[in-house]
Amino acid sequence: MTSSPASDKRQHVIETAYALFKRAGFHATGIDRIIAEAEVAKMTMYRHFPSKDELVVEVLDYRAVRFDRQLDRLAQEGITPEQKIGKIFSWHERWFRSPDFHGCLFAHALAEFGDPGHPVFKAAARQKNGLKRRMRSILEEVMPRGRAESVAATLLMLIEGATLLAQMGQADTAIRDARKAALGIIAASRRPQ
Amino acid sequence: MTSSPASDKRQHVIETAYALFKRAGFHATGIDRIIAEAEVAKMTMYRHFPSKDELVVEVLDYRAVRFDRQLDRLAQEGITPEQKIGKIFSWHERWFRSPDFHGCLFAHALAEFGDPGHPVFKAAARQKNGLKRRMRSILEEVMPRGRAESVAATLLMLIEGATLLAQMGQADTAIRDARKAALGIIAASRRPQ
DNA sequence: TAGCGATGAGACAGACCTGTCTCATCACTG
DNA sequence: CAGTGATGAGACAGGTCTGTCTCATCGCTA
Repeated sequence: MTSSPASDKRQHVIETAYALFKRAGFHATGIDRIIAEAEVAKMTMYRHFPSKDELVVEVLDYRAVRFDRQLDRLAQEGITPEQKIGKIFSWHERWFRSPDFHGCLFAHALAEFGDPGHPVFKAAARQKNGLKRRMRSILEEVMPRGRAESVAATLLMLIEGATLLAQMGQADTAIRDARKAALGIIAASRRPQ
Repeated sequence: MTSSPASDKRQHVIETAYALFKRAGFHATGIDRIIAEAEVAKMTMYRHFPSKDELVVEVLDYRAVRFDRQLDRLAQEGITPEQKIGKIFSWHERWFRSPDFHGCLFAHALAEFGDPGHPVFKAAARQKNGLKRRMRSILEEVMPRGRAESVAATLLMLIEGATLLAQMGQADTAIRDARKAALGIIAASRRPQ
């Protein structure tokens, strides 16, 4: 075995599909387009993924893993919860400024696959809840669990709203206002020490 | 002329398309489905709307007008800015609880038509900016313009985030936390009186 | 009554969609 | 060398998509 060529193709399809889904959306991106861009035979794709929906799920999971890994690295840089949350907001700020920012793929998946029972919907919801859980565990260092859950939900709303405003061309003001609000909320909920 | 039957058909198509777009999304809803549900001939539809994209724009504009009218009525009930903003959050709370809540159609439009130059994208962005402008003018009563713009953007982010969380089945906690955060932010920015 | 505009019904074109199938090719391995 | 598994290339089926077209019908009005 050389370097597991099967997985190479598979991963290449996932990454190509990701780029296309991000730019044009899920329903507007056809299988033919994906395999043409990936330079892969149609049967190669269907041998790795049973259906387009399953491919979408795998793309989302792949991105969710990458996202988590980046935030894991970031979390080690901050000391206080304020710093750690600040790093998360800074990460989003850089993301908003990246040249081919097209909004949040997971939010778009929720929009296009509105059925809560659909695997794609579930995959997208998993990522959002994962981010909330991450922030909650950061906040639990300085406030009780229930309060941390509530603040984490608020921070998630600010981030999601900022992402939407960024997609509408208001990235700079959005992330600045969101960060300011976030730090204010954390300060107001911080356990006195 | 009786009651302008032409406009009746036109409006009926818009409302039928709205219900379908809301449930299944824009790209996933075909013209054939719309005319079948509206019990209208295909040519009747195409005589009123030059293309599906134009129909989508008209549906969004129609909903934006309705939304504005409801908030106009609500604005008269509140006295203080806190009350007026509170009414807007309560309106969203009721919306989240409505039986066929499927998330924000405008946000979904931004997701499905990601090109900022597309007429549908612009129509959706208009509605979001309109809500922000409405909240800003409410806030300008008690804080300077620049500050009001910033706070309004933050409130919009909270509302958008709450709508996304509501779509993920967390409507109750989302709107409660968002309202609490909103009132806190307004209090912190209020011009001393 | 005659005419006119709006509509209904549906065929049609041309493109695109997902998913299946066959067959040739190529690389690697026993 | 022979075999095996992954892949490439593309035809194909069956359906759906948008948008155009024709023709019959119906209601109102001059």
